[in-house]
Amino acid sequence: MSKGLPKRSEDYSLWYNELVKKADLAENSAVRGCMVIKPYGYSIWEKMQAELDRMFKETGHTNAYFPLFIPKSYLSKEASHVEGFAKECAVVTHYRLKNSEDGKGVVVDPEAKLEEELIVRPTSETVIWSTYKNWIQSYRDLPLLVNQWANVVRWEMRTRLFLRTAEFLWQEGHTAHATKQEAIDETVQMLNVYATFAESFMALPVVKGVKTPNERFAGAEDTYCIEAMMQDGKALQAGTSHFLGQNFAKAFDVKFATKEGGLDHVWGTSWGVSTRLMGALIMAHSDDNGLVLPPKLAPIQVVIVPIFKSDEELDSISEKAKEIVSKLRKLGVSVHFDHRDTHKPGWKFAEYELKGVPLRIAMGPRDLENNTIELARRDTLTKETINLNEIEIDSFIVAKLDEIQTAIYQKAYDFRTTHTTEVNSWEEFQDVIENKGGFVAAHWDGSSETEDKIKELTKATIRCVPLDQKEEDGKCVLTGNASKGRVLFARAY
RNA sequence: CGGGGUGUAGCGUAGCCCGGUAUCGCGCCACAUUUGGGAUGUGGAGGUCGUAGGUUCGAAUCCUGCCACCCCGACCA
Repeated sequence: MSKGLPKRSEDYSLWYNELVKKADLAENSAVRGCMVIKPYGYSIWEKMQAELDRMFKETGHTNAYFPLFIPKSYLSKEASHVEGFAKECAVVTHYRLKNSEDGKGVVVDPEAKLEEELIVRPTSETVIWSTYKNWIQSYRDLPLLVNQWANVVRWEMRTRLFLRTAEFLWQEGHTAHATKQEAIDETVQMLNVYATFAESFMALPVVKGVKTPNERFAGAEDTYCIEAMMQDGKALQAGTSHFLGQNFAKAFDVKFATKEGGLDHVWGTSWGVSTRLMGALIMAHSDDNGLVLPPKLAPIQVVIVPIFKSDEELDSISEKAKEIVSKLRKLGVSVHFDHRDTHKPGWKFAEYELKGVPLRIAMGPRDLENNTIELARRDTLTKETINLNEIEIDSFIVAKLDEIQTAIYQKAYDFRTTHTTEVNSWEEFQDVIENKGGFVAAHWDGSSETEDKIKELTKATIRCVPLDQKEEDGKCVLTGNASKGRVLFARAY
């Protein structure tokens, strides 16, 4: 572990890459574009999973698992779907290797060519809808509310740890409904689940919105999204929820007998969040000293670092530290007592800051004497001395963790507020996108051509049409054509 | 996939132009002194120089292919 992180202000991109590696979250693997998620990084992901999974179950969903491989023919059943994903699919063509002729390894056995090639899933709509066909006959089988936790592969040209990798972990919910309205309600409900999760667990404020047709999921009627803002002013799509209409039901012939005795295609939704959330979490809060984790997702919420010279000193500190540990554990706080004598206190301080541990307790001889501890906050980098005679340490810590959770959210919220700019002219638009960054709320005439042109000229895309968009007559920032409301533009990850 | 760059010990690097088996720092191991913000000293271990070929008496160094990573484009969760 070498010391020092690149400065966030000097090279944001380098700062991010180094932070991910130095904080032991993930590293590049031997396979191009793929990453190894290390134990510390994975435990954050597990915390995300646990909460999301709880929320999915609470809204009536159950987990299942569908195969990694999809017959090639399935993909082409929904026209826009195949168009959207064809360019980034990994394909399995053979099922056997054999020793090479020169004896130096193995080669693909040309005899073992698959009858039908298999696609490694880039998403599972097709294999799932082909299965749903058999599961759904009657309105009594609906709604069907299924989620799966899985890995998917999209063969990306340029990859970055967590933000875009060839293989990533995610969950994908796939539901089927009897009515259009019910499916739309489901789509919106899951968008709200994502938004709630992002805001109350990741401490990440998000804008809920709808994607323009250009940015829509391949095969969806409507794509809803949550958009977050990173500290460099770039936007990041943190989750999507799709109203699929009857597109996949038609493509895979999924019909049900209605209550009234008719026969109709079912209405579908799909929704997902991925390990990309890890990227969002890192980029939204962290600083030049390392990660800043919201307490609700921190694998270690409190670390206790003893300061000692002799074994006797460590023993007496340990006694006290262990009392605190057990009190905190009773309240469900995850606490780690780092009594290693192989590293010095200063080293540990820096290490746990790098890893984003929200609270650090230091206890030394001086503290023993006075019955105090030193409490340091990761988010503000402030320290205070707590007198244990006066303060209930366990409830104090719990309240402090709560305070940190709120403070981190508020900081990100304020950043987003100051980096959301309403603009009314093209000059202003270009200036803000180029120099200030962040979200730009501007009028748009609703055409794909204009959207493309703006992207070409400024690299900014329409992140979403916010769900809470105000009706307001205005003129498109580029063309001057009529517009009914502002949409959010930004450069994005 | 196009344009540019990089690859040398676990990590970061010097050496490459001008060919002669590799420099320094961090980390690691041992010992001593240290311990309230990444300790210091002394000694020590650790190398297919990304990889496969080629040129050469001899290649980290020159040539070719391949692989990976980074930056900029096109594409994207």
